[in-house]
Amino acid sequence: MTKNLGEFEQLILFALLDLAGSDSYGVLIREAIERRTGRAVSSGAVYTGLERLQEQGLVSSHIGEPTAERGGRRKRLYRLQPKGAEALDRSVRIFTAMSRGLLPRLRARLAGNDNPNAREDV
Amino acid sequence: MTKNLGEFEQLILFALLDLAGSDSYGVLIREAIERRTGRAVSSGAVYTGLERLQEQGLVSSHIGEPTAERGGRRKRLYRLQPKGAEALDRSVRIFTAMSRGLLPRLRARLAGNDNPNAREDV
DNA sequence: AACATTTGTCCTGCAATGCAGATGATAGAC
DNA sequence: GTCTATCATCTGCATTGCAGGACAAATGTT
Repeated sequence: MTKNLGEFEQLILFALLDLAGSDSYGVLIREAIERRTGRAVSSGAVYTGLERLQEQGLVSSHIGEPTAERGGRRKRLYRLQPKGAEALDRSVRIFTAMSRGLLPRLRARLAGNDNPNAREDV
Repeated sequence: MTKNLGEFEQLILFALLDLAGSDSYGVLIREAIERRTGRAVSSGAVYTGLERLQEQGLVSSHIGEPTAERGGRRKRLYRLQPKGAEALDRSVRIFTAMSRGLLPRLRARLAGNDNPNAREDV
């Protein structure tokens, strides 16, 4: 069995799933993550993440054809591989199993004041 | 705003939430994670994780009283702090936002054969 | 009191991930 | 050829993930 997915890697794989069908290249992947999570990420982060996922065989890539549209460097198109889908699935399952039944409790904590053992130490 | 939670840190915080009310100390935390996720973790991993969460103020701890039960070292009791609940919440939200609508697509990939762009490259 | 046993924590060290910013490469437009 | 828009890659460091063994402290035993 393959390794565990990191948190950011997970985001990248989801982005790939989101973009499936269309061109999924760095810039779009980054945008997908920012759009969905509302958090800013650098493109460098995305590419290094993609490369590491590729090393593990979870993602594949190839250089795209030059587009007729507008200038710029050629895109590298990324694709989620079966191994990647499995890894993402495992990751999702772990999250689900770990959070099962606890979300209401989390909300309660956030509401504050009702923390059952709310002593302040260390 | 505080930092992003790592994947394993997230598990630890959920475990703390799970154990809330009772003694939450290293051994139980570890067991909670293993029970829920079905994956083995070393106790060392748990303690270093807890310590780092503590440094960030997401978790607090104090040494417990010696129990009348049976020998052994004193427990260190951990507690989820408000900042920790917030961090966990943010982390959950990111996951939710990122995965929204994509789980069916993921299942489809796992079922195989219907990958819309299933070319093998690199 | 010494020591054996049990229970639980801490330490050390390294590998993997997260992340940003600068730099480099290529394509079309003029 | 040069400009400019697009993207990708490189470099480097901080943070997290993780394991295994060492260590500590409590109780029971003789």
